[in-house]
Amino acid sequence: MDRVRLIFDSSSSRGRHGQRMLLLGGGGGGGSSPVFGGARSALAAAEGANKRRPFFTSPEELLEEEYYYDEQQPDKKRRLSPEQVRLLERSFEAENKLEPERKSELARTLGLQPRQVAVWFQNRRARWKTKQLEHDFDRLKSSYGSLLSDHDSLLKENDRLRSQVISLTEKLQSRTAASAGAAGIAGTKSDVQAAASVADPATLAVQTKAEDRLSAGSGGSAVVDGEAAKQLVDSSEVSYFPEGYHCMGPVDGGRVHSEEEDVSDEGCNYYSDGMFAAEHHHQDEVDAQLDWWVWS
DNA sequence: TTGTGTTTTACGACCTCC
DNA sequence: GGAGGTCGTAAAACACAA
Repeated sequence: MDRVRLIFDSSSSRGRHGQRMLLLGGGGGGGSSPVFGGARSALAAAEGANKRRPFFTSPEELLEEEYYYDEQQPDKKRRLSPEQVRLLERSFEAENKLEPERKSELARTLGLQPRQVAVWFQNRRARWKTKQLEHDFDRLKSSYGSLLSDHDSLLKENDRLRSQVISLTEKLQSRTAASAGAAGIAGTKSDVQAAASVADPATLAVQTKAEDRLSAGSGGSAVVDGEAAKQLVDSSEVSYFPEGYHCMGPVDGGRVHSEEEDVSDEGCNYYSDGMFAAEHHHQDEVDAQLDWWVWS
């Protein structure tokens, strides 16, 4: 146990506040700081008359001020008593800013100078802010961790879906080539679609699109060569996704990036024209059906 | 007992608000 | 311009390991 505490504990004749007379033995734990060491203490010693009221002063003792200052060494920094701190803490919890009336009231109650109360609140706010910053940092760190993990799993899912699309596209192409061969040299558009009918709507839409391009570019020939279709599908320069697929992602804070903004495919979610076309086509059929029921 | 790191008290500089 | 705030820092008080 250090010297200050021994002195503090031995000052029973004056109660807790008795220690104020005895804190003269030199410095803190290091023992390296002389009582009047440091610029500020030296200055205070030089000033001499600077009789700032010390801590641990009860209201009764305030009445003995002259007696006290006659014996007191100048300007020693002292800690507030646990009781004083407890009251200040309670006051701080109620309101962390200090109106002048409350400051005076607290100072009177605690036997401190209003300036001490103000300083205590300033320091307390600073400590609170530091704690708050630490707390915020921890919260952000854990939030970042969970976002990172979400991001990773989304990337994995994206990869999985991409390879699924590629695999299905290849399957469809080989099946189309086989059925075209079986049907002879004059396969029709409907043949191709029939062959593709087992595929999902998105794949179908891709295939149809490829055919349309082929038709437009070759004077109306409907013959679909498997390799040609593959080349058509692979013709996109910026993405290995088929033409007609649009990057609709990634979603960032509720905002979807446009293609212009995001030049890479990284993190994109792809949707085909066909998916929307098929959906719209289906809706058209439903509408037509409804019209028929209404008007007939 | 001592060295060292942390916490608490106090202050000056600067800023904002009324 | 004054009062009261934050910020940065000095120094005392304190805790603790060696």
